[in-house]
Amino acid sequence: MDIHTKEVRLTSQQESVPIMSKRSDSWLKLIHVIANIETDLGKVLQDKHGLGLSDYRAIEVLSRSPSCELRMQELASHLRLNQSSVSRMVERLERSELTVRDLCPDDKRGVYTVLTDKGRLRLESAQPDYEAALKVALKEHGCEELLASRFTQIS
Amino acid sequence: MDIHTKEVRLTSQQESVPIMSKRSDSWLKLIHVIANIETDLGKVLQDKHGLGLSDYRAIEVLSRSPSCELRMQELASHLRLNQSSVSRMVERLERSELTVRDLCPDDKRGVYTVLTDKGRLRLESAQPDYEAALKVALKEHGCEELLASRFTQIS
DNA sequence: TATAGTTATTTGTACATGCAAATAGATTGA
DNA sequence: TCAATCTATTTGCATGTACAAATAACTATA
Repeated sequence: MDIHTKEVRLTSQQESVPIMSKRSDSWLKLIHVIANIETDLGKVLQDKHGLGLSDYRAIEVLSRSPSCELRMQELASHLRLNQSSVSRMVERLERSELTVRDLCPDDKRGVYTVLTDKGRLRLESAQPDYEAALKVALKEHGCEELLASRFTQIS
Repeated sequence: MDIHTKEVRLTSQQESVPIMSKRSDSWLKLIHVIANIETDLGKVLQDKHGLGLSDYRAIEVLSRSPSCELRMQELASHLRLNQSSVSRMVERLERSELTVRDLCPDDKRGVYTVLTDKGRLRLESAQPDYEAALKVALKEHGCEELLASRFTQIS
């Protein structure tokens, strides 16, 4: 029998016939611990480095890209964000002088977002704290095994 | 040696000294697949039932509560939402007539959010679709093993 | 090469959420 | 009992994001 499809029925209550699969229940718990961890990470970045979580991840991705630059669309897919969200995020990054926009020579529609020196320095300062906070948060929320399964991934 | 602390160094690139732990990398992938699944669930609920994800989860939690009611604070902690967010969410639910507010007799500050018949019907109609969509999405994104580890949880 | 269709980015708008302050009611201690 | 403190909820405000439309530029085809 597939335990995953078994339903929870709380017979001890009179009212309501609450039916919720174990799957939904586990899912809800999962997204809550994940949200808690993301909140922890966000706080660390904001408090210690004045960076939002997406902003941090953007400059992190840029730093690992050839020439430290990426087109808006590429950035969007790396961060799993809407194009318009990225457009506004890059606006923020540019205001903070962590990146600059550069026109794409062979496609005049295209825009490169390029990491600046200031951006690189900010990343280098934030990264250790981010990594440490992630490690701690995963442990505190008992989530180490979550990543374990994904370490075995091919890609 | 602890594989989790090993770092990825892309020596094939000239510029940038990209350092990112496997942990961070896995974490980013994890939150992306989870966001994808949440988006899938949200679309199903919105398209088929005119419900937001949080709204759905609110009435689901209410339906499993004694007398189908919960105080704002309790609802907030069940949904892992800010009190003010819940206040505004309940406002939405009430506009849709899925819940009603009821004053708490023994604490005049307190407010109960109570599921209405309409709310219960909406939930009963949405729940199968939600459960099915979750099952499909988990499979499509190759995430079944994610919940597997959490099924063994005590609480 | 001109036109139609496609792609990249930005902009207008809406919305869910969080933080902090305001408000109202409960609780505690002198 | 009254004053100070604490708790529950709501409200003002800011922000990050998504969707859809607008704009600009590229591509393909007739």
